Amino acid sequence: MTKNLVIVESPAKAKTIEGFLGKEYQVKSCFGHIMDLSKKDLGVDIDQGFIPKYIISPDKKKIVAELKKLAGAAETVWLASDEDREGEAIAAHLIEALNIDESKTRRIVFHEITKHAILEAINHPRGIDRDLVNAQQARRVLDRLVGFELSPLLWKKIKPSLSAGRVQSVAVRLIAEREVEIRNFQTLFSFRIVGDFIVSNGDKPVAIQAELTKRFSTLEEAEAFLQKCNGAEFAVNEIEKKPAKKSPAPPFTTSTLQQEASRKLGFSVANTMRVAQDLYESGKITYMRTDSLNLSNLAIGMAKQEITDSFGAEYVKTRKYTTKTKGAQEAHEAIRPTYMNAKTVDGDRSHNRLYELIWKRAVASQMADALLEKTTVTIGISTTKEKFVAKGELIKFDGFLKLYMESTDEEPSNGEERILPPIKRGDSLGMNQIQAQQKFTQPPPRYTEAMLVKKMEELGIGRPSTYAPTISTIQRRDYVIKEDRPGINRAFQLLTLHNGTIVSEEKGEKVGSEKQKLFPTDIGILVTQFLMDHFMNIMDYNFTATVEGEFDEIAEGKLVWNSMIKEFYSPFHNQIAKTLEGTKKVSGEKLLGTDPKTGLNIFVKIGRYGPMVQMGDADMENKPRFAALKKGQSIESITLEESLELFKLPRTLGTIDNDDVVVAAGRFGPYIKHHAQFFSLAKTDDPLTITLERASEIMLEKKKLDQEKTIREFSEDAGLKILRGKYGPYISFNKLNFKIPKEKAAEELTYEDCRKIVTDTKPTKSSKSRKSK
DNA sequence: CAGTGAGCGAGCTTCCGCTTGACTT
Repeated sequence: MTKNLVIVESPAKAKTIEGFLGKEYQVKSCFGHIMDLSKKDLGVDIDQGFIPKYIISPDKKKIVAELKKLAGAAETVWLASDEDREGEAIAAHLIEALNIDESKTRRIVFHEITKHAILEAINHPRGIDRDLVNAQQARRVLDRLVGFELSPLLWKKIKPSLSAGRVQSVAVRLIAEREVEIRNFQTLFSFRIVGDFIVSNGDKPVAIQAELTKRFSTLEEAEAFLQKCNGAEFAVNEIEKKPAKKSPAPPFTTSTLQQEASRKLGFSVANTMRVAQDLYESGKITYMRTDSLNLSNLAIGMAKQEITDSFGAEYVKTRKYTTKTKGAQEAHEAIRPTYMNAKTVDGDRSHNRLYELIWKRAVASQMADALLEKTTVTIGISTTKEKFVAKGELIKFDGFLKLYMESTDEEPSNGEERILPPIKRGDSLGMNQIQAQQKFTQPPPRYTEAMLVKKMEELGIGRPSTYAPTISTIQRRDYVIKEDRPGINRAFQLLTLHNGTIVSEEKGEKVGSEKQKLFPTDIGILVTQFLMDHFMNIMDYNFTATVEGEFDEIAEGKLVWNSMIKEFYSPFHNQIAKTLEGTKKVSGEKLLGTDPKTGLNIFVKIGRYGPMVQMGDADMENKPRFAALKKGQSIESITLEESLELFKLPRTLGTIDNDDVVVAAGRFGPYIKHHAQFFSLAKTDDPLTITLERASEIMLEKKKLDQEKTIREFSEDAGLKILRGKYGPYISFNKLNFKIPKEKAAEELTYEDCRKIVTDTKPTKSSKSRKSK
C-alpha cells in the first residue's frame, strides 16, 4: 500500500511524474472528465435552479472503481488535474465519485512537467476552488441547454438528427458566409505594368525587374503609357536602403501547429492530432492540446545549448512569449520537443515530418532576429512623371532564418525578397521589354480546416481539445464538405512593348481551383439561415466571448453561476417556444421551372433524407415524383435540365431469369436490383447509359465475391453462414453477426456449434447502431 | 449499407470539453 495517490488527467503524464516522485507516491490517471450530465434527458433540473444531474460517465466506471479502491487505501490523495476551469471540475468530481473525505485530499497544479515544478507543487497544495468549479458548471449547463433545446427544434422544423450548438453552429456560419461573400464578389481589374531593364555598369549586363507604381484602369490608358515608353530613356533616380529585422514565430500551440502542418505538410487537422498524440505518448514532445506559448526554463536552457552547439552563441536569443489569445487557459507548456537535442525520432515519415516541424519551430523561437537590408530603387522615365520601383532584400545576418520560416495562407507578394544587382544613382538602364497585364481582384479565400481553426481561435470559439472534433462533426452532419474543385479559364489582356513595337495578345489563366477546401452544403446553408433568423444572439460571433467574460466573473466569485444561467435561459427558452409555435417547417423550396413533357412544376428542396427534386405539386391528386440530388449537386446551383435527368431513373434494362433488371439511384449511389438483390454500380458506370450486358457482368462479379467470402454454409438453415471478414471469420445469422470464440477453428464448427453461439451470445453491433455513438 | 419524400405515431437523434483505447465484418 502506498501512502500517497496522485491523480493526473493523462496516463503519459502519470508515467513521467512517477519517475520524479519517490516510492511513497503512486501516480494514476483518470483519463479526463469522469462525470458528465446524464445523456438520457436534459440532465439539468431547471425548476430547482438549474441543478446539474452529474453521473459517472459510462465509459469511466471501470477507472473510477479502480481509483476508488486505491484512494480508500491511501493516506493522502493529491488531485493534480490541469489548472483550468475543466481541471478544477475534474478534481471536484474525483472527490465526489471516489467518495473521499476532502480533508484527505490536496489540490496541486503545475504548468510544466519538470521535477522542479512537481516538487514545488507538492510543497504548495491548496483546496478546491469552488468558484472555478461553478464556472465550469455554468459552461457545461449553458452548452447543454443550448444544444439540447436547439437541436430538437431543428428536428421538427427542418429534418431529424440535425444538431446545433454554441461552437459548431458558428463554425458553419463562418463557412456559409464566406461562400456568400465569394458569390457576391465583384471582380474588378486594372493593368499592372512590369518592366524588364538591363544594367550595364559592370563586367556583364544584368537584368532588373521593376513595377510601375501606378496601375491603369483601361487597356487604352495602358497602351498609351507603353507608347510613351517607346523610345524613352530610363535612369535610376534614387536608391533607398533601410535596415530591417525579422523575428521568429513563437513555439507551437495546438492551433498554430494545425495551421502550419496543413500549409507545409498538407496534413488534415485530425491527422496532425493523431500523429502528435503518438509523439506525445512515446515521450517525444510535450502535451499537444495547449493554448500556451510558454516554455519552461529547462526547455529554454536546452534550446540555448542546442543553438550554441549547432550554430554558435551569436545565434542565441532566449525569449518568453505571452499569449494574447481570447480565453486562453494556459494549463500546459507550448508544444515542444521533450529533448531539444533530438532532431529526429523513430517512426514513420509523417511522425518525423511533424516532429521536425515542432523541433525547428521551438528551437528557432529562441534564436536571434534576422537582420535585413531593404532596398528600394526608383527608376525615372524621360517622357513622363510616372516611376518604376524595384524592391530588394538582402540578408545581413540570417539568425533564426537558418532554421525555420513560418509560412502564410496569403499568396506571396510580387517584387519582394529579391536580391538586386549592384546599381547606383544616375545609372542609365536599357529597356528590354515592358508588359501591361490585366490583373483581376481576388475574392476572399475559402477556408481550409486549419484556416477555420485559426478563425475560431481568434473568436475564442472552441478549445484546443475540440478544434479537430468540431471540424469532424460539422462534416459528419453534412453541414460542410471538404473537397477539390476544378478552376475555370479566364482570359486576360497582355500588351508587350519590345523592340519598338507593341503587341496585344489575349491569354488564358486558370482561376478558382480549390484543393481540400470547406464548402457549405444545402443543409448547412438552410440550418444557418434558420438559426440566424431566430437565434441571432447564439449565432453572434461575440456570443462565446460574452459568456466567457461572465464565466470569468463566476470564477472570481463576483457572479452567482445559476443566476447567470437564468438570465440567459429565460429569453432563450421563450424564443424556442415562440419559434416552435410560430414558424412552419422550412425546406428551402425553390421552383426551378416546368417539365416540357408534362407541364408539371419542378421544385428543389430539402426533404427528410436531404436535397431532392420534386415533379408536380404536393397537393395534386396524383402523388408527385421525387428524386434525390446526386453528389456534388446543390439546390443553389442545379439547373432545370440537370433536374429532369434525375427523373430518368429507375429504368428497366431488360429481363434475366424471368425478372426485370432495374437500375436506380439509392442512398449510396446508383445500383442494380434483380431478384430482390442489390448490386452497386462501379464509379465508371453511368446509370443512364449502362447496358444489360454490363449489368449482368456486375452481378456475376458480386456473386463471385460473396462466394469467396463464404467459409461454410449449412443445408439445415440457409440464413446461417460462416463468413470471412476483414477482422477474421464470423457467423452471419439472418443479417445479425456473431463473434467466433477464439479457441474454436471456424472451419470445424458444426451446425449445432453455430446454433449454440447464435443463441448464447449477443450479436456484434452493426454499423448503423455504432453511428449513433 | 439500399429503393424513402403525405400523415400518423413509436422511438431515436442532439451539446462542449477532458482524456484514450475498444471496436469494427
